Amino acid sequence: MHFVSAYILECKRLHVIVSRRASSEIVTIMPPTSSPTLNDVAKRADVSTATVSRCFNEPDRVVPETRKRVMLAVEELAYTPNFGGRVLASRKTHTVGAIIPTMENAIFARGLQAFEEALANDGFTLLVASTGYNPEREFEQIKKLVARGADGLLLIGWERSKKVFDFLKARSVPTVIAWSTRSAKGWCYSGFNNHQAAQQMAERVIAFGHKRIAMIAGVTKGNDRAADRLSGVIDALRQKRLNPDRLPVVEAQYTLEDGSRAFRELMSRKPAPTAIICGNDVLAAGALSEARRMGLKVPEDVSVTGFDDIDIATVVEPPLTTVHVPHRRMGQAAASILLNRIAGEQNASNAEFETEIVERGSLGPAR
Amino acid sequence: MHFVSAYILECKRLHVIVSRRASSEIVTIMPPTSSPTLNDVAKRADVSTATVSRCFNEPDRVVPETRKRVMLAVEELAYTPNFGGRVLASRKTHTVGAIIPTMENAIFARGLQAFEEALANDGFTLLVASTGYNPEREFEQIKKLVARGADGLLLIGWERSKKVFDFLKARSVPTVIAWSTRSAKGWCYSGFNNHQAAQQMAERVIAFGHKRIAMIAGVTKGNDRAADRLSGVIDALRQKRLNPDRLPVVEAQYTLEDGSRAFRELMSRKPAPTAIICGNDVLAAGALSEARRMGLKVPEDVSVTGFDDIDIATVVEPPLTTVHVPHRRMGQAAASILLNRIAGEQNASNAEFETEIVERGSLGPAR
DNA sequence: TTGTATGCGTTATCAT
DNA sequence: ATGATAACGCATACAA
Repeated sequence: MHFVSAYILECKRLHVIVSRRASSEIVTIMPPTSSPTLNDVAKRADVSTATVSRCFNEPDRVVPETRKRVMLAVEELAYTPNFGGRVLASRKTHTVGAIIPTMENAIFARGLQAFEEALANDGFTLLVASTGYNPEREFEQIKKLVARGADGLLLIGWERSKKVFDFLKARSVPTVIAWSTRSAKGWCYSGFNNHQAAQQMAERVIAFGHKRIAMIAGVTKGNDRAADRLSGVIDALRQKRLNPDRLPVVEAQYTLEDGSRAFRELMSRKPAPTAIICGNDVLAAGALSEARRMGLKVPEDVSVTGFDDIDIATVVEPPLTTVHVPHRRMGQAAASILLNRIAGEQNASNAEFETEIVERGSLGPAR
Repeated sequence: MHFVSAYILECKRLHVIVSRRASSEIVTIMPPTSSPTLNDVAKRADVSTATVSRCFNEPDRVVPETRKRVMLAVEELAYTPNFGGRVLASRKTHTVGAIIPTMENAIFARGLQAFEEALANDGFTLLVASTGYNPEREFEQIKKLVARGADGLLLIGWERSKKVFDFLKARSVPTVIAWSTRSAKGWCYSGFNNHQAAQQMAERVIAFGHKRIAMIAGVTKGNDRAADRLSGVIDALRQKRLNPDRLPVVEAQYTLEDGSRAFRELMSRKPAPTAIICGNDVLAAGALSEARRMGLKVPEDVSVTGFDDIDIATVVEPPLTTVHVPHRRMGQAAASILLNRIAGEQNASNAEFETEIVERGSLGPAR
């Protein structure tokens, strides 16, 4: 992305201000406060720690008058229960963790939002960590969240080192796998069939009369969703008697920039493809903007399709023909499955959602 | 959890497949494992708990041979140090929390990513929580993260209830405020001047000859960034001798949809504005796509400007003329400021970044 | 180099 | 209805 860095350099040179004020001016007059504890509250309210604890956990079991006194002390001291102590004593965190490949694009945002809302409904907190599509880093984040006492985990996709699954199993961490229906015995999922969805999209493209088709896929290594979408396209070609060996494929990372680059590369081939199937909407959007830069009309000169149906799909020009994924329902289902698991449910219950193609205009007939 | 079952029922109706396999088929043969503890590892490796602990915290102080034995036991038991216990004993979490309004759009993504990377460099973990732009919910999330032992916090923007600041101060939680330079004594920030940036953008619009200008602002209540951007525009008008009272303003939430709706509303006025300044790129993108639907050319029929310079700005048609914000550097600076604070630095050090206007074509001369 | 013992803040059990 | 007290898992000062 030399465009970006060149730009940033320019900014830097031009005008950053870093100010530093004298400490005397700003320091809050206050001893290096350590957090107030149950004990502090108890003393101040003139009750036992047990009573204070009850005020938080079983408020009904303490008379209103005492409770009021306690809550006042809580306010005054800005007391917050120490999570560590709490977990240590109760063995429950009411927290689940989600580990996603990236927050840099919106692919996971909507599903995660729904996931969080559903969790919040049941009094659970969601903690999110990201991996940058790095498997090692995923394992680290998993360990971190588990160590932090996550009652359960949401992971994206199925493909990861056996080590990770072994760890999860050994620790019996309730886990739900999202964005994919590939799984194995004992692992729950809430997802959709990436292979099938991509296959359907490819069939649609073929139905439009395209023969010279290319694909901008996500990086397939270690990413079953990307791999399935690719293999789905290949299977469609095969079934329609097109030679899949002649499908040009460029694997691209997850930015618009990557999509643009891949598009340029594919279009430089002779003969150029008449349709480009993209592994996700971000790549497709990048492709579209590159098409514009190259002076190519979509879909007149070349068709482009997306996958995911995130916001960006509706706002590009032309709007993307893409695979709609019911992100919110998938996230909600993931939450209910996970919460059931956490509550001790032993049956593996899964949710598989149908996807469907949304035609918006970026796919047209072959010339 | 009737909520869950109701949901699954609804899914079913709609074409979701929910499978439930017999438990015998899937249950991992395993006692209801409770997590292994230091003690378990110690016994298995035939050392004391202190030694095991040291293997994690001061590996040099234990001979390689013992360490190897210990680590083996750790592997075999899939042991992970219990975070709660650890924090309780050491009073340090090496965790910071970030609380952002929403994950649903990319406005905060890039800055946060940089923030996380910088933290990771110093061995810190980032936990992210979101509020849905709800101030009450922000306070809850703050308390949650603090209770969880966050060593520090990143918050977006300045405007929030005094209660929250009091809490933060009472608990001396190191905090950095991002995306804004409005602050007060003792509070650090890493941000930019929203007012000034918006003012500059408005001046640019005026310089293009526009007189009938309108604005799609973010919701200003409780959101200083949105409010500052609005007041910046107003001040520009005033300075250029245009009557700010005749600036039509629609406040919109944060989705593309909201931007579209607001655009339609503004354009239905007689006479219609010739330029619409948007409070952020998402709203601007929504406006652009609505313009297309209404058959309006941008910038020939109406100019549209954005703010933030997130990815979407480059991919819409026409690409957005917008305010570039150095998100990554802002995130990095936020991290170093916060880490300094956590390390005990008492000086309030701030970072203020300049923004600049990127011309991409959505702003043109007035007709 | 390693082990022993104590305390961190909370919950939960048992008394009162 | 409330209080006293024993865990919970770990780090650490101190002892060996």
